[in-house]
Amino acid sequence: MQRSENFFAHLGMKNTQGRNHLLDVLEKTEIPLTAEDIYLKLKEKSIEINLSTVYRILDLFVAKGIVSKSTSSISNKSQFELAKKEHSHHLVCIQCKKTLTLAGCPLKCYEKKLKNKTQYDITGHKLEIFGYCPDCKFFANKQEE
Amino acid sequence: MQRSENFFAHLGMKNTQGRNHLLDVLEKTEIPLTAEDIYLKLKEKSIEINLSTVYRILDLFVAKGIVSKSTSSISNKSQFELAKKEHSHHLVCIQCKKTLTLAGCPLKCYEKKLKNKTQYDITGHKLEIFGYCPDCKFFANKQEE
DNA sequence: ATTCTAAATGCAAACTATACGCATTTGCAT
DNA sequence: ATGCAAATGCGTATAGTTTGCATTTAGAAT
Repeated sequence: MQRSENFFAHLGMKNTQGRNHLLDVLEKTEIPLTAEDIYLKLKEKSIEINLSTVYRILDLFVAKGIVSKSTSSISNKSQFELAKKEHSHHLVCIQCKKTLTLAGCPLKCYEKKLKNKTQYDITGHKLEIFGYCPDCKFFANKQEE
Repeated sequence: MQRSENFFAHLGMKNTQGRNHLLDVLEKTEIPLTAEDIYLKLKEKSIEINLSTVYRILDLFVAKGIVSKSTSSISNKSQFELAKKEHSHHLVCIQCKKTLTLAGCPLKCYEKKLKNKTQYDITGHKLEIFGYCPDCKFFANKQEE
């Protein structure tokens, strides 16, 4: 995948192979990925890149605002995804980890109200929703008995 | 602080000193605490307990549903708080880390809608809101220039 | 009250995700 | 083409958390 030649230059970053590869992976995924996810996806494509470098590139992308970082409460690992204008949230099955990306954000109005009430300058939020997916929920109910 | 004598027995757990101390701390706090927070609070009161034990007790409390665990995106540490019927969320200043507990949960209705739409059996969610508190926001704006 | 046993704890060490120091390589301006 | 700052690889350090094992403790049985 080839992005505009000066994409990185505009942000004051060198246009390196590693950064291009990472961005490719992040552009193709619908769900947030951990550093290791990305590392392994690249390895599958026979793209060798050091895990340290993956972390460093991700940190840089976050600093430049290209990527947003969050922490999954389930796995306790950091997750990364492209920072889109219209951010989204995820519904995660606590059994099989299947993840659904939800359309829209239920907190838009709430944040405005909160801003007025608290005088905080609200810059963002993190929301994760948990549950059992249709495939797992029948089995999960059985186990509780 | 003395809770009902058979509080732990009812849940099939031994009534140990450590568990009582941990529960005391969790009952007194308004904000979620990390394992180390709890360990240090106890140390201040000259209550010596091993950090491993703190972790083990917290894991047990979570398994028994007494306590809920979450992961702060800011600090990358696990946080624990009593699992109350009426859960709450927190507004955290990304500069000074001052934390406000918010009344009510803005997701009640949303979760019902989601349940119908996705067929997931929704069991919970995690929400953190970030921003600059009144004290930090003036300074934060200055820095961006 | 004393004894006994499974469960809880302390301690040290392992483990996992992530960060870092330093030598080497690469991108890019000259 | 050349040189230099920035990026990367590699090994190692660190922080948070977990685990194995010996010792202690809670509470049941006597």
